[in-house]
Amino acid sequence: MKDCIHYGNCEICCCEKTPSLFDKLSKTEFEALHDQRKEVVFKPGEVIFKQGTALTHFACFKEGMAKVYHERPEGSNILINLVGSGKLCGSIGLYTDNVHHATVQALTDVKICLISAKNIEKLLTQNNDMAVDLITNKNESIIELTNKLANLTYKSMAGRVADVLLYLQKDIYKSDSFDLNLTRQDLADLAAMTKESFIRSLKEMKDSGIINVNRNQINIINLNALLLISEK
Amino acid sequence: MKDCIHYGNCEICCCEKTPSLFDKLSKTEFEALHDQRKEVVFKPGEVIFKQGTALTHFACFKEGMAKVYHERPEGSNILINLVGSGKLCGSIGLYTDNVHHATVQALTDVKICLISAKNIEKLLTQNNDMAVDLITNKNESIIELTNKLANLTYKSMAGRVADVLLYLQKDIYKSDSFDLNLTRQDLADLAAMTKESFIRSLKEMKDSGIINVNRNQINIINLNALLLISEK
DNA sequence: CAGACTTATTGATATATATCAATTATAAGA
DNA sequence: TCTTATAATTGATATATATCAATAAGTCTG
Repeated sequence: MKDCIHYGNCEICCCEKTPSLFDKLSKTEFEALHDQRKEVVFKPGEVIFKQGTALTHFACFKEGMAKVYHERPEGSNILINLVGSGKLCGSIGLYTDNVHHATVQALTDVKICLISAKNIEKLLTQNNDMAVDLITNKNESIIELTNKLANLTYKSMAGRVADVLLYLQKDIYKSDSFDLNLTRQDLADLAAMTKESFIRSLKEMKDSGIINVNRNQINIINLNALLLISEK
Repeated sequence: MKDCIHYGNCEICCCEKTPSLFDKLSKTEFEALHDQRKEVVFKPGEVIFKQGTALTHFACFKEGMAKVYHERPEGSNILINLVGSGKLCGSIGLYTDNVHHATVQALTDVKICLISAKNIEKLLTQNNDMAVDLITNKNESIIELTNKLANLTYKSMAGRVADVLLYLQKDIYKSDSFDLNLTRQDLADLAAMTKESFIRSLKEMKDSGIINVNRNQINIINLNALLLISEK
């Protein structure tokens, strides 16, 4: 356990991998935030935030992985993204309607720090660097969402499946081989298709030697081929 | 021409209908911004910002209407939204990669004020209220994009066409009857489908008496039916 | 006003993807 | 270990939507 860069040696604080937001705080500001944090752990499947409920706290992810999905009235979900260590989560309702706009559910054992939204709001009106950092973060989200929108609406199945695999490889597991902690349904929700279609498309890629699939273990053999499929 | 609330009687300034962002500025701050603005007019079809080019200025819409669309390599576009009087446009690349992430094209005669991004950046590090206002604005965009994502990926054609009509009625023309300044292709790009499919779906709604369509004039006869179709 | 061009509409057909149903594999409890 | 539940896979079929092609309507320009 390395020392906390903000606050001496705080082995249970949310800051070993802190959202960049908090790097902008003064020592005093950070200490105040740190002291009021609530650390909570979740088991796989447990819901961290439920879409539609009041936004009272933000989550800083310390350990583990969670899925963020938008629930639709008829029961279908769209999986927006995955979040892990160092990510801030739950700030979309801030200054708008103060409710959560997505459900966040643990995929592994998860450890988060809950930070009161009221406190964040207060800091944002005091500390410009922090506000600017949040704007940056928001713009990044908008860029990602716009790309996702374009990809999901205009690419065919194979391209969307390739995109999911590339997302997992590049942004999540940071390796060509990884053990999923997502079900096929989750993967399909990420690609906006049915699980049957996802499985078939995955099998095709396996049969043509681009990837190897063994239960929840995925191995990308030919990254270039995958990138090519994603282009189309 | 009413007096400018910020700056005495400035009949050509960008502030008769100002983005709420600028309401947060002090008189001095606003004057500085006002003095460096560049007012520009565009004719229908002219490109205001081109996706991929450097982000040097923001646009404040004073008059007219423009479409904001994401261009894809193969030539298909996804129409993100329409912008008109009082809207701020072009801030997505701010603090990220400093390029425009969408093309903005005039649909009518358009009058905008260009505000230097550098100046906005400077103000954001000085004025917290302005930064908070921008965060609010960004969160609203994220909510809209998430809803759009969910609607475009999970609704069938009829629902998406209904959504487009409801968007035009509620957010753009603010009336049950309106004269479009969009082509059928634009409408289709807004609903993420082909123009042929859009036309067919529109015709079905006309045939069942929910709307009336006459060239570019659209009349919503049965709003509840439209809302019902949108639900599905 | 004629001709060229763009936009809108309609129809026939192809195709991608969802749906439904059945089977197999895996995990979790008793 | 047997039993039950859950997740993954495969196949057959239906359906929504895109594609292609042809025509019609409107608009611009010399």
